[in-house]
Amino acid sequence: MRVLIVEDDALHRSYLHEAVRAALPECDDVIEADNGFSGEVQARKARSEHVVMDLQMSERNGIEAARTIWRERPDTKILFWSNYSDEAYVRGVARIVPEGATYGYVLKSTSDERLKLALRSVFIESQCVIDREVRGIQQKSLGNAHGLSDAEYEILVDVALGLTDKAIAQRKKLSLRSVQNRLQQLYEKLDVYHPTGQGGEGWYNLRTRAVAVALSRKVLNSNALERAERDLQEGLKS
Amino acid sequence: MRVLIVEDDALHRSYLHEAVRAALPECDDVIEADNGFSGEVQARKARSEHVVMDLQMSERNGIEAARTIWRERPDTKILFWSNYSDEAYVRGVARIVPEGATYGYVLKSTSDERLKLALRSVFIESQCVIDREVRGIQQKSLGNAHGLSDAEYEILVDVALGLTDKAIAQRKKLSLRSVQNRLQQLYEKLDVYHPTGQGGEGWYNLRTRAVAVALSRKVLNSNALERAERDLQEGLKS
DNA sequence: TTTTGTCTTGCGGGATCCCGCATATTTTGC
DNA sequence: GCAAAATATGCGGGATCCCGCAAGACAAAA
Repeated sequence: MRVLIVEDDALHRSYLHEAVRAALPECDDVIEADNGFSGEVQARKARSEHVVMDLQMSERNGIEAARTIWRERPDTKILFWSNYSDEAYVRGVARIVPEGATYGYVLKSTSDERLKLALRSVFIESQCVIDREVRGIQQKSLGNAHGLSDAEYEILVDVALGLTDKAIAQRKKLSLRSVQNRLQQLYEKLDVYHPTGQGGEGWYNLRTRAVAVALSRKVLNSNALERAERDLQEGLKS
Repeated sequence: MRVLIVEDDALHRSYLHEAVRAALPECDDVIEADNGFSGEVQARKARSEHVVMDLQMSERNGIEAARTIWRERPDTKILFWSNYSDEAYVRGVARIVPEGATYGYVLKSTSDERLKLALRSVFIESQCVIDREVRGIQQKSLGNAHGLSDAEYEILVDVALGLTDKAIAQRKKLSLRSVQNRLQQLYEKLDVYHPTGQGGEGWYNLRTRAVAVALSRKVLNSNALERAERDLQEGLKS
């Protein structure tokens, strides 16, 4: 049994290495990669079926790496290992998990025990393990109230990329007006309407304010934007 | 001699602790805080004159903490210790350093040696130490070309917060037209004008696109936005 | 079938944004 | 001290954005 660790922080990498050795005595080979790209290469070369993946790496982030790994071998078991539980990450991961794949999502702040448990559960038992806190985010984002629907989220991303209504309409194959409707929903859900009781109307440019709020609520993060940007440039070429 | 470590990642914290003990034998007391708030409290309580500070903590980020520490005791020596060298961080630090204060800025990826050297240089020799790479960013941002001037940067922040031209004009005590002029400069420097040779005009909403580009270039980051947002809310109350 | 609800699209208009052009005002270099 | 350059301001207009109103499409509930 072989395990691939993809993590750009040296300290965390060695800690993980340690944890893997301790939790999985049946594992006889641990390989490492310090960024998303080499992670993909290593996974391909070694045909790894077990991967521990950091999200948020500077070179190429974990979600993109995981996406290509899963595209090549959808039965790969991946344990995501992240600092934060931003809604953007949770959404990003959920979006790329293949049908029936087993994966886990644990935070770096969890105890040794939990990490080791997660390692065994995911890699040996083929069981999905999602950290309590992460689950919480998942619930909240889906759970109505202020949670964004997928449609709204997509619009949000396009807006955050800096596209005009017209451009979005074209990309999403909608009328201009529909796009604007979705924008209004978005504005309401994000509470963009003069939340600062103070002052008066017209203080905020709703469009940009929505992005700011989404960022501060961690519904979006720069990581997600990078991915979206790449997808956009990709799509423009065709 | 006492050293305060402010760092929210347990692994890095203990690594730092270790490094401090090794590099500074004359240091007889190391105290720790795992977020910006308790960092401020500890600093006040222990009257620390030597602080190692992580930027980018979830609770309250390092720049805010450093700002209040320096406000209370401007002669405190602070060594910043960060994962990345985003222009936003570099600018943020430069903005709050008091006249004649000694500080350092090293990346987490630097070697043991360099870290220890930096610790001694800053705390013992009272010498400023800025990582090579960080210097690079500093140069680039100041060195005209595509670098933003302070005025432009401020406008950028306000835009990113979601303010309207009118609101910005008021805050900055400028005419509406002047604000729009600065925006145009900003758009040019950020290359917002259909950088995607493809397609045609009118694909981008310049205002939002500028924010997206600034984020992807790390001229801005969510951390800087958080700070700005707080300042904004502060200013609105008065 | 009718009703109710959600979603899409069109029209219209007021506010805002982007920006060219022209005129002050300030800063800079010599 | 003066010319040159940068910056600030005003005016005007075309494009875009935000959104109320209303009509059609489609699906689930009654």
